[in-house]
Amino acid sequence: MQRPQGPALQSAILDEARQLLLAEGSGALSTRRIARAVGCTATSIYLYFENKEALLYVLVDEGFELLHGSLESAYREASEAHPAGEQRLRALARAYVAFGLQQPAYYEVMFRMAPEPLSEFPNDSYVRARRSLELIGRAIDEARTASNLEPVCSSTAATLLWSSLHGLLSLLSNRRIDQRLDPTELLELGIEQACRIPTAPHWERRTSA
Amino acid sequence: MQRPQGPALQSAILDEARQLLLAEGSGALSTRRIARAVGCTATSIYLYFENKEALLYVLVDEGFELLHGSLESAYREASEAHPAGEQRLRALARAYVAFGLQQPAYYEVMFRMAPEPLSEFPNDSYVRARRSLELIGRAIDEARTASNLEPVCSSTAATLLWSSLHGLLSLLSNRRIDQRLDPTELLELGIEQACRIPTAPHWERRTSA
DNA sequence: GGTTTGAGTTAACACTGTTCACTACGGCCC
DNA sequence: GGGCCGTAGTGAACAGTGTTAACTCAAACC
Repeated sequence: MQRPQGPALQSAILDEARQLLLAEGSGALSTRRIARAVGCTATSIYLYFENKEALLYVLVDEGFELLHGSLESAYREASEAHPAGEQRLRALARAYVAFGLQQPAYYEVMFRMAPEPLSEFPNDSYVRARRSLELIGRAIDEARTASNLEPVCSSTAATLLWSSLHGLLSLLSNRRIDQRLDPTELLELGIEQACRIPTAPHWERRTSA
Repeated sequence: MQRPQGPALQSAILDEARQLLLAEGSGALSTRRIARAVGCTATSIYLYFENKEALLYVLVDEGFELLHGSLESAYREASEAHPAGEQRLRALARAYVAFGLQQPAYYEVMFRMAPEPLSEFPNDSYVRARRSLELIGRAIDEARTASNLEPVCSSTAATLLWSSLHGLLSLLSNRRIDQRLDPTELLELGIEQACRIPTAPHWERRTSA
């Protein structure tokens, strides 16, 4: 077991990569470092993964799986506790923020990593994130039928909610935000704001730019 | 002039770095590439900049200068055209988004670059961004006195507006958003949503978690 | 027993940021 | 003018990166 071979080596590489990611962040993920920890050479990684990017994708998938699990259980719990759609939506937003704060390394490879090292992400990203976005969209629809507001495409509204929370998480973990402000208050207000469902697109009936 | 020396070399290095950043993005910024383009060795860069990070900071500062200029002129123009505070706030949000879309390379080094390569950013970032955030805060205050809503600290509100727009810009330029959605509609709705000033913090008077 | 297949390694390529020891040159003092 | 000094700039090197080509070695098959 000290020198795994075959498929065992593949999963050992993956395990080591995950451990490095979680322990030291995405910056610590180098082929040679993973290999050193596993006990093989860096070239062996290419026997089981097309390149470093492909290895990263597996971790990205894991992250999306984790996120979706969090969202689903938050939605379920909120559905049992509160019949109001608004509460369900808020619970999803809260779960999303919690994931971003508790799994910063996963969050980084999922959403913040530059497009170059994840060049094929655009096509697949929505495939992976779709279920989560659809869950948010459903909660939005439920909250909306309760309030009876003018409709905006629910996947658009879900994307807006997502991006708004993402901006806050991203700036907070990049420490781009004034340290004198209270992060908790910012997050609470941000969640509140993100859950305000956009009403009819005012911009379409504006007269001039 | 073909082989600049002294302070001329310093500004030649800076010019080349800026050109590389704008032409090919932050990924193209390597000391050796800059040096090759300038016509000196990579070591010479260290005569005028402590390290690559220090060189990047100069470009980050430039970016903040550009952004603030955009925001200021947008604010001024909106002030002349529309006396309503809301319109001024919307103009700022629009200008911010425009900057992010038109200067993606500057935007990246300013806000999206990982904290490690900009390790000292946290302390200075707010110093640089403060004026812009204060301008947004002022516009928020003006819009608020017009509407007469419950107060939330204007710098908190400004940070929320900023982060919400940032999330949208960040996901859009990282191509993390479903390509079937219309980016223009997303941006318009996002701007509208970001400009909704948060009212009293509901979460403080909530009874249970 | 010989051949083939495939897993894994070694060595290398082309990069990266950064440092150390060095050269070359201009100004200054005696 | 000769020697000295400070300094701008360089070449070589270190330690690291992702990745590839050529190789070894052992097991499997005929």
